[in-house]
Amino acid sequence: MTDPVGATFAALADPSRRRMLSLMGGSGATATELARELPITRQAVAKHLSQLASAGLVAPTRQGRETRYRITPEPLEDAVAWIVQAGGEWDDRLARLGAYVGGDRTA
Amino acid sequence: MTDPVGATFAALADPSRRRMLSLMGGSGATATELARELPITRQAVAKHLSQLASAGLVAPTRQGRETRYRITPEPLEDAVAWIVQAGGEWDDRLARLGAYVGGDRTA
DNA sequence: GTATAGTGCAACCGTTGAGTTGCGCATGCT
DNA sequence: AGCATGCGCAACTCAACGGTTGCACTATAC
Repeated sequence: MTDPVGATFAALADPSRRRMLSLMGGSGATATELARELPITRQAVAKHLSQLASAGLVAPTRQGRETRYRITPEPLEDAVAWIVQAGGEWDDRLARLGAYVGGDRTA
Repeated sequence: MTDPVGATFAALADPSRRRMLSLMGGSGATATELARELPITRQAVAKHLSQLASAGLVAPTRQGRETRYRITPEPLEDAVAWIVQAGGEWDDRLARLGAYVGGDRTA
């Protein structure tokens, strides 16, 4: 599983997945909960969740017969770090963000 | 072209395109210049450039027989804004970034 | 004028991705 | 025990993506 930043961006590219991330918030959510709020099947949601998990954006926690997914923020920070280091040199606002993130990642 | 944030993330998902963005830096680059540095054909580079342009990440400038592409930072800032507003509530580092970006975008 | 470097289609191929349906397994409730 | 709920796997369709080859067009250089 090389290219973690790419995996993060690919995961964020899909509207359903972004919606899911917004929906699960801090308390997390289950596949069927998300499927209730989205215009797609529970199985489709499950596949999206598995991709989000592969990208490390989300972590499952099984409790009883439920599997609750919660966000893992680290890859998101890495993604921001990449954008900042890629565009920070000639864009002031991004450059200022770089002071807070302080990463040295290159693709 | 609805879903601009999604288009940005999709554009950033490909390693070749990220590499191209890093390579063109502030002064920009042409298709053949980039093709010289990448293990793919010039036509492949051209297709990537056209996708980057569709996502608004890059703007072409024709001068003579050259077409020089330069980065447009606004979509990158929007992408960072989305990440921050999605994950800022329960992650401190992202939350601090939010103070600088200050966007209200939701997907 | 002729050659050449740079660009822009267009067609084609293999792979991946999003979504569906259908079925089976496990957990919890009564 | 029996039923319902939630999850997981597998097969399939359809469209989009990354990459290639081939050809035509334009502008500079000689």
